Amino acid sequence: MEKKVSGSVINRLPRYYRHLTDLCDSGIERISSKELSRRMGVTASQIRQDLNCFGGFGQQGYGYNVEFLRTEIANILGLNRGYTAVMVGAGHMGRTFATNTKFESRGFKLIGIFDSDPAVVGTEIHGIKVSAYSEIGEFIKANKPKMAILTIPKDATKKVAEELIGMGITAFMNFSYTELAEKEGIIVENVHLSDSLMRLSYKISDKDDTADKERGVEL
Amino acid sequence: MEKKVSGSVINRLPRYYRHLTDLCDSGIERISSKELSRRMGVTASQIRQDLNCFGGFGQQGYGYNVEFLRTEIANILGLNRGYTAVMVGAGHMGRTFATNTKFESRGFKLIGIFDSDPAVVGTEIHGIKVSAYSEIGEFIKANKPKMAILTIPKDATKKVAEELIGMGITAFMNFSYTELAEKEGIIVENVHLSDSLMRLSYKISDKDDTADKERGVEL
DNA sequence: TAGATTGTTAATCGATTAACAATC
DNA sequence: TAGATTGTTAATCGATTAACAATC
Repeated sequence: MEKKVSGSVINRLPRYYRHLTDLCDSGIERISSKELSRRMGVTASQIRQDLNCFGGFGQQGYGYNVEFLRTEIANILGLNRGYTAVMVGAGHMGRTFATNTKFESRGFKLIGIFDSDPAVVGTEIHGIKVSAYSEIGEFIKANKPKMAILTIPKDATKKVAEELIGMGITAFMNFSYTELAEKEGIIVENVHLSDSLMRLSYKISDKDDTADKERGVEL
Repeated sequence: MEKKVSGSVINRLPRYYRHLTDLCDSGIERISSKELSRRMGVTASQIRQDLNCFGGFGQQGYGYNVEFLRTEIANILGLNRGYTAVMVGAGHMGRTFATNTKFESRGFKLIGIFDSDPAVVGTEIHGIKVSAYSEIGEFIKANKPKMAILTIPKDATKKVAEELIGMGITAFMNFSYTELAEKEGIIVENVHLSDSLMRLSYKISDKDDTADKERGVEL
């Protein structure tokens, strides 16, 4: 009975993976938690604690083998499991995400794109022909994708998600500015670019106010 | 000397704002922390604690006035300060983000888009004509934007960011799959869609493994 | 007034950091 | 072997939750 790994640790895993990939690309073979901590701006303690949630990947007196550790983290993230995904919504966002994302190296294979707009059905995105949304049920039954990427407008999101859950989809990446209520057994990752913008606005405001205060300006 | 508001609280602010906007749109006038907590899936305690970092916006026995609270959070986030932004990179991602994002209601006004590819310079995105990247220095000197959105390839990011910092930009929204090292006084918000995909992959893997284990499958 | 619900303090819980024995 | 660095336990810190007096 292993203890559940905390969300904070999981959130950091992709970042470790990214840094290790960079190290691999630079031809660096071994790294200590201390040196990695310096590069990433976190504590060495945290790195060792995080990794030891999953096992002892290092060696005393040596550190970590970069390529080995990278592979282990890929395994932990499940990047080698070949999960399949469909995309609903072939608008700007869908096109951009489908085209720019290296799905294969992030754990997924994009196998179908669907839209209800006849104007885009039949067009091709990144080598995949866009199908009519009305055909998605049959497609899912035949191909059993694990995940659906929703690049559709806010108002359509809830309805589409429920339909897809009914068809057997259990994980979603949601780009619309609404939240999919997390149901039992359904996995959701929301991408809210607006939220990032607002956080940035907060940080700028906060910095400006602090600067004003230091100059003695009344707020 | 106020205590600094923690990152966890700041990260939740856009979500409060979103929910309050929805409540406003549904014509709901007042809400208690208890009812809001039910809708958002957090504790009422947390909501009250979070809000009280910034002031007492409620009334005992009544709860919170939705519209008032929404306005207050908008002020806290700085959404009404009219910060200006430029975008560098008029590729797919730039076009999509510029077109789909309601900048004005998220605290920013997009006032310029730049690219070094002559093929896109001169084209129009969301009412803004794309200018040559070589002209950005002059533009920044004249218009003093606060923030730059980087929708450019990984390899160009570091160099461009440094140039822009030299020109006076102090905040970045970075879409490329690399990290801008946070320098003193520079604010960075990284958008790494690949990381979201990997987190999703982890969660699916984890769920699959747990299900296997419950069925008694050896891993 | 009585009931409801806040603002705020105190208690708990979890995550991060520090320390160090184990060991390569 | 001596030096380096891990894995892991203990200490600290911060964030979340619970409780309740204040008060609308």
